[in-house]
Amino acid sequence: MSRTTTAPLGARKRDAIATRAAILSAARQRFLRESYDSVGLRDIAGDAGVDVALISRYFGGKEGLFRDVLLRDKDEGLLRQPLTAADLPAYLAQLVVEDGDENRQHRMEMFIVMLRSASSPKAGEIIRDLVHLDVLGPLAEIIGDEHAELRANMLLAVLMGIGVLRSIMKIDALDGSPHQRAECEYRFRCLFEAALTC
Amino acid sequence: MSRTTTAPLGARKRDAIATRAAILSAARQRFLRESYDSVGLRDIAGDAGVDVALISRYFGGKEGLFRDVLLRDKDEGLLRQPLTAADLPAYLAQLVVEDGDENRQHRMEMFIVMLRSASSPKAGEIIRDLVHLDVLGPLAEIIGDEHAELRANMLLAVLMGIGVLRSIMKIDALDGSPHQRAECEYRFRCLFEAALTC
DNA sequence: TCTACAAGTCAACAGCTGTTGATTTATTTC
DNA sequence: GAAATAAATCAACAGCTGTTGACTTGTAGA
Repeated sequence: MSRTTTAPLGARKRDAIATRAAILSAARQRFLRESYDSVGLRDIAGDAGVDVALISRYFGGKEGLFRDVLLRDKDEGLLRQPLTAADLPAYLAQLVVEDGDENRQHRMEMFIVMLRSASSPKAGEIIRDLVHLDVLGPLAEIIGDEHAELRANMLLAVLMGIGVLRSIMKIDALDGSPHQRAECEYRFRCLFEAALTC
Repeated sequence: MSRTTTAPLGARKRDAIATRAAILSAARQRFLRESYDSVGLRDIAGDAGVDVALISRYFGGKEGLFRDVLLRDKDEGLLRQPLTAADLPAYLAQLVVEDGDENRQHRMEMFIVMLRSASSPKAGEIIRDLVHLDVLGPLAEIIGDEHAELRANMLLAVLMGIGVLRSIMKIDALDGSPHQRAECEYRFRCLFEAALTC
């Protein structure tokens, strides 16, 4: 089964599932770093070591590919495990500083992908739907307040703000000593708490 | 001088300054609603009622146009009038709910333009430079703390977060009664205060 | 009025975009 | 081993992108 890995090279031959996975993986890496419109299918195909035509064939087109990248691990949305409103600030702060297991990092990555391409007309629709369903909804449910919806919005704003700051504007207050990283996580937690309680 | 307006139609004839202004205005409106990569020069030219060739001729190309859109009113950066650290939360909250004079709205619009296209490789560089120089710098100077830089980052994160929430994700917690609008402004102010003091 | 120059237009370019049909190649089934 | 089937490739497509050179037209100065 070593052939089913997502390695771009290597003798992967005529294994539809594996190539599909390779394309998906390459696409995720690209969409993580550039916007929907600026990523070309040929870039992705090149990374995956695959002919361009296969993408349109397997995913029905660029939009389909993008949708699949986002939906692939939808089962593990941004917030999966049982959480109480009190846990949220610490959880989100950890998520944001990418401290935690691989799964958690992966969740944040999906979030960044959404953030990056939200301005593209085609990708935007897909993303907005997903944000409502998969982020705002669960968030509001966890809060369960009378102002739950509004507070979910505030939390999301902070989450997106930090995400943009770090991943898109490349203003990384986090590279530095572990001490600095810990301090940032603390401040982020404070901010999330404020968003939740103000 | 009624010819120097930015109206797309109307008998604007052989007035280089006016057509330049019309192009700039049309570009700003487009970049306000779509990302750098998804806006075509022909769209802008069409809006401005002008031949496409003129854009490359007047602005040296798409990147030049984008840069000019951002630099045009650089003299009125996001923060212009004398402000103290104590004023910041209220000021930014007002900015964000677009409550205030035309100038202030205009400043927030420029900010949204930056936010929208930050993920595009070409536009991104331009934007990041400008954010450092025109937003983070002044912000840190106003704060003047020992942790000024870090706190400026936090403020910017909140500012961007709310901007993305409203203008890009189209989750507008603000359309509604003036009462609701006022409540949101209050909450935003709280959030900015938290970012500044935590 | 004629001339000179700037302003604007037109057509075409090379390069890239996503997508599709026909074709080849490897794998499995009988 | 031959036939059938799925996987991957190739070449080409129409449409769009930003940009450029040659051309026309309007306007101001002599």
